[in-house]
Amino acid sequence: MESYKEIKIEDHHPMSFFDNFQVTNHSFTGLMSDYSTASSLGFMELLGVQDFCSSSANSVFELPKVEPAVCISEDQVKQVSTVSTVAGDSSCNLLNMPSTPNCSSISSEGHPHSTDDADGEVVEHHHQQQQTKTKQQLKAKKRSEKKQREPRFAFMTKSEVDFLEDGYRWRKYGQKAVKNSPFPRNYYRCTSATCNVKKRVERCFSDPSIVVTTYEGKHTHPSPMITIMPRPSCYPTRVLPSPASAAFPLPMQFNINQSFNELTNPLAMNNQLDLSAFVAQGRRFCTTEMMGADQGLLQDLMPSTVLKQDYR
DNA sequence: CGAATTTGACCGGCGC
DNA sequence: GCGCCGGTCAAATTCG
Repeated sequence: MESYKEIKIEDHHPMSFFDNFQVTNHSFTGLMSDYSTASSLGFMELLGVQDFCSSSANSVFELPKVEPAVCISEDQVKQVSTVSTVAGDSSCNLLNMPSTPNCSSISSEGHPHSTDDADGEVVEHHHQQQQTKTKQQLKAKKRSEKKQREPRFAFMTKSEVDFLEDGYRWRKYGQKAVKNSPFPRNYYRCTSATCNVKKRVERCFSDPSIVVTTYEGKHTHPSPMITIMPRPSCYPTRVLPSPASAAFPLPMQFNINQSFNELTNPLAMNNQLDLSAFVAQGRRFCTTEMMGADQGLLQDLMPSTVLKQDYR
């Protein structure tokens, strides 16, 4: 069992997480809410976001009230989940799924051509052989594929909304009850046929106000939002340069990928996502109700001067 | 009526 | 080998 001290979501003190910031090939960690402090400038520089900040700092803070609490690697998410599990209330029941009988899918796959009994047996036998053969091939294929897993990025977001809009369209393909947690985990896939990006959304058990979103893979296409959103001239026109970055829904993600994605992804230069899209989406979340509820957190995250300007 | 979601079954990995 | 668990599939259902 590892130590979890470094992840404390409810602490929004400027340096509590930032000290542990790191960027690796597949993960990055850090308290993104820190980006307004002087010390975080280095962090932003590291992420290549300097231009963005200097050109339109205010617009950054007009972004979603769905607060970007923490941006961490998946390992750390697991750690947090484990913490939740350990610290969790034992009286909390798991979801009790009724176990209903299920019809057999294998036997119901009838063979319309097998009319003659004898011939039918042969055909059936042949068919079964082929089935097992293809199944084995599939298994082998899966095994070989399994090695190369797409890099994952996880976000912990303070939000009352489970599913955070990020400009892309997602189709839900699964839901699982999380062990020792009352909150299920939802699995989404990008609806674009050629795109293989997946998204996993679950609520943190220890703090239900926090949503953990994990992205896997890179978008092979621009965000659909780009085509429908107008582009205010005051916002930077090119903030999320890569498909991978476009997978991420949160404001601080404007920066992340210029540092290590644009260089590695040939599609990066063609893939643009406007900040305007995020602003527009952010306003959807920015209800008066939420503004009141999140004000405390917001104050922790931003200097008061910024707050005065933006949230009215 | 097609698209999206729901949900139980299934499968593979992993620890014991 | 067995059981648990995470992830995915796919039929059924719901939604727009």
